[in-house]
Formats: sequence, C-alpha cells, structure tokens
Amino acid sequence: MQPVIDFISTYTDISNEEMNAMLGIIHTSSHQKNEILHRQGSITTRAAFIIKGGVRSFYTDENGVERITAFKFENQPLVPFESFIQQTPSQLNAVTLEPTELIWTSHGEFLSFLETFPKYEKVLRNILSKNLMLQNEQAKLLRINASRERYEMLCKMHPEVIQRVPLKYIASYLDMALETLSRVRAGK
Amino acid sequence: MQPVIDFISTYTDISNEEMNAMLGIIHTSSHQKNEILHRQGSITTRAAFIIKGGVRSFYTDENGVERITAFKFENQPLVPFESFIQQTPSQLNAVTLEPTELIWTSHGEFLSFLETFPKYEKVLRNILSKNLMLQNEQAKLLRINASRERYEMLCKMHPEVIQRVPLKYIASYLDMALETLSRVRAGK
DNA sequence: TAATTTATTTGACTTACGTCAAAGATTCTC
DNA sequence: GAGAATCTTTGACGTAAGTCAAATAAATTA
Repeated sequence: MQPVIDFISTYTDISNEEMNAMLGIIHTSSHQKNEILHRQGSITTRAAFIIKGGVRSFYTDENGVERITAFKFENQPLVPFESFIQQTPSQLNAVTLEPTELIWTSHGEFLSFLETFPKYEKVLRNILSKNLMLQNEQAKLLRINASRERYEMLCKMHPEVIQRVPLKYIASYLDMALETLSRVRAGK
Repeated sequence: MQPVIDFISTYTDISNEEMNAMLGIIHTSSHQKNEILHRQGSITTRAAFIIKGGVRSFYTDENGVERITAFKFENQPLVPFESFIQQTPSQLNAVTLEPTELIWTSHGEFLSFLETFPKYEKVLRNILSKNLMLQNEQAKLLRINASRERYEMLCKMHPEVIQRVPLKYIASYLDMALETLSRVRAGK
C-alpha cells in the first residue's frame, strides 16, 4: 500500500480519513510472467498500480504484428485511462513481463471515492495531464529518424527498460526491426 | 458562442445559470494567417476554442526542423492541456493556417468556473480522456511503416486536413519528406 | 545435464525513401 | 497584371534499414 500513498502524495496531502477510505477500496492480485492482464477491445474495469514486476502494453496492427506502446514497472499506475474513464473498449493489451504484484480498484469504487473526496478530482486531472505529457514524449521519440538516435534517447530517458526488457519488445517499442536494434547496440 | 455550447453539450446538459457563468468568462479574438498563437516553452494561460479558421501545432526538433503534431479547425478546442492544467511550459507552438477566430478563457477564470460548478469536473475528465484517445490514434498512424499507407490513413480519418493544409505541413505531420508525399499522391 | 525453446547476433541482399537539384504551378503583393 | 514568393512536381542517386536465412547464445524445462 505504501507505494501508492507515496505516488498520490506527489499530488496532494492525504488525510487519515482519506487513507482509510482508500484502504477500503483497494484489492491486490499476483500474476505470473506472461499473464494477460487486459485484452484489446474490452472495457477496462480496474485502475491498477504496480507494486512489483513489469508490464508491456501493445496493440496488434492490421498485419497481425504486435506493436509495443509502453512499459510499466513498480510504483507506476497501470491504467488505460481513455478506456477506464469513459468505460469504452481499450485499444491495448497488457501482459506481464515478469512475475507481478498489483493493487487495484474498480471503476465503481473509484467513482464513489471521487464523489466522497472531491479534492481528488484535481489529483486525477493532474495525473491525466501527466499522461498526456508522457504520450507527447513518446510521439517525439517515434519521430526521430535514425534508429540509433531513437535507441539512445530511450537509453537516456528510460534506462531501466534497457535492463529489464527483451530486445524484441524494445525494438517494437522503438519501431525498428529486431536485427536493426541488435546492430545499433553492437555499434555497427 | 453557440459552437462551444454545442461542443460542451456532447458531454453534459447546460443549465441557464451555467450558461450565463460561461458567458462571463469567455473572450474572443481574431487572428490573421500565420499568426503565432503560442510559443514552445511558454506557459499556456488560455484555453481556446476555434470558431473559424485553422491552426497547426508543432515543435522544433534538435536539428531545428519543425515537426507538426496536430491540425485543429472550427468547433475544436485548442488547448495544450498538459501545459494549461499544470501551468508548466508547453512543448508546442501554435500558428494559424488561415484567418482565425477564437474564443477563450483564462486559467484563473476556468478554475473558478470549475469550483462554482463542480459537475464540470466530469466534463473536463472526459475531454482529457478524449484527448488521450486522439493521441493514441496519432501514435498508431506514425507507426504505419509505408508512407503511402500513412497518407491513406490520414485521408480516411481526417479528409478535411488534405483539403485545407499545404502539403509541406501534411508531410511533416505524416513524418515523411515533402517529395515523398508528392509522389505518393501522384500514385508513384 | 541434456533437450528444447527462446533470444540475440551476423551476413547477404533489396528497396523505400531521404536528399539535392531544377522545373512548373499557384498564390501573393505591389 | 507583372514580378516575387511560395508551393508542388519530377528526376537522379545514395543509403539506412527491412527481410530472409542461418549461426550462436542464453534461458527453460523435462
């Protein structure tokens, strides 16, 4: 629980009352490696937070190729907001990269918490806006022409990804062939 | 004013009281073609809505090249939310493509309206989440490998852009050379 | 620990697309 | 409406990176 508290604390102070209410709406779950947490096309019913482990998010394109759009690790929220907020089908799959522990709350519990403590509207607003920033950042990454430079940018911005994720997923995230990534890393 | 009403009405019903409050916080402005509405690096103080005309948003990359990230036309909001909400420097420039008329409200007015009518928190939430969807859509577009297919996807999804925007901006948006776009359109 | 699967590297070949350059079209502006 | 500026097309050429194929290397599993 502490990790979420820390996370939310970067946006607001949390009273004891609020803390207790949070405790009342959160649940935990454990998942083994390569477990599917969410499927493209289904509505996201849970807002999750990663306590331990890692997840890749991806969609399957028109040629059946998996396109990785994000990696998430411990102390990060794992919520396809556009699906969770509007309760519309998500465009993304989420699959664990490692054994993973989550805490989560349901859409209903989430909304009722928000109604009881409206000050968290602002927190949500800021989290959503932070997410927009992250997506901007990633769109910028994709627009870098040279494969080598995209790789170097990722190394600079998210070094943990390089450590923990198989190259094929990194290549997909960086929108280049696995072989190209391998050559780039070899300095060729 | 009617266009904004229509826009917000897709998210919620508007009471007379709310309508009057809105009238109290909105302002209008007219801009000629190629006028800079907003500069990369500065904090977005206004949330705007386009009544007439069009705008391109772009950033300048590490090589000094302009990278178009969005086109906006009448009846669309023009707000770099990540900058407006958190009052942090924006990554994007906004420049008119045509003579343009805007209505807008300031960050302060916006917040006080939100405080007076908290039900609009939900509206904002949905608008933000809609924006996340738009960005997802665009990231998908950028990941299509073949130039021709990126162009065809844009034709399908935003045909109005093809009509109204000079090719050089479309090429930038689609992340391809102007000459490539010209050849693609010629069917070569 | 051998067997099997999965991950990564390396090589050879091909091609889409970027770049440079120049010619036509349009569109502004005086 | 002539001249200038901007926009678009076309051609020639080089190269980054994709694809296919096969060899290692590392990680799982029996």
